[in-house]
Amino acid sequence: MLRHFKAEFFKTLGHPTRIRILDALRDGELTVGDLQQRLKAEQSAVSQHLAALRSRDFVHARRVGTSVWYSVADAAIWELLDIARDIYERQLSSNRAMFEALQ
Amino acid sequence: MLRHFKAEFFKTLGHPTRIRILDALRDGELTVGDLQQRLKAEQSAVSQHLAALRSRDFVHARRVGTSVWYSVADAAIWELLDIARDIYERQLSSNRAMFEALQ
DNA sequence: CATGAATATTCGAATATCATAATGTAGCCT
DNA sequence: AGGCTACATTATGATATTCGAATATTCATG
Repeated sequence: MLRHFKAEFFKTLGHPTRIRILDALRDGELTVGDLQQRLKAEQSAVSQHLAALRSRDFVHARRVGTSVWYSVADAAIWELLDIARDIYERQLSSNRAMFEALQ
Repeated sequence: MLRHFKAEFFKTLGHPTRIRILDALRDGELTVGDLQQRLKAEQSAVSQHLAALRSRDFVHARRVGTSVWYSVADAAIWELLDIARDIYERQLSSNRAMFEALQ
């Protein structure tokens, strides 16, 4: 049942904080503390969302001393985010065109 | 807040039935009845999932007589599904390699 | 080995999602 | 108008997610 995988896959992407984490990791590896600061989110929340991303192999974790560095496991994940943005923008302009046609 | 959009966007993809609907529509326009049959799902469920896909502009609906034909609004949506599959397969083979290394 | 720093996990209540069942609506056809 | 077909919507109980608080773990250092 590959469909279930795909659904779980996308469901994991279906949270603003997790999207923000992945976007932040475009710049390279970051620690949990870095992510907390950038996202201005609770420690627990960041850690829980990272756990979700880890369990689906969206990110890799690398321990150095007491801190853990996270990175995106597969660069194709950013392709997904970019295609999503493209679709969004096409929707926007199509809606705008429809709106203007009604004027 | 574009992140929220992206999250909602992916959340909409985060259900097996909705993935199956989008995959079924690769062959072209289908009516709700067609989809019911192909997915062997309840009428209400199909209709509700279509409503979810409609609300996010994943699909277009076109009424002809008493039936409604659905189609995918933006072909880039299949790109998303395909990239997701690619990532999945890479994960699989990476896990397999790791497993074999442990033998 | 006691302490502190960084991160993870567990717990609980609030909220969201889902499936099923029931009801509503819109367009034929006679 | 009345009935039928094809969909859509609403209601409701069950399950899943999410957040913040509390607690636990892991590692370095004195």
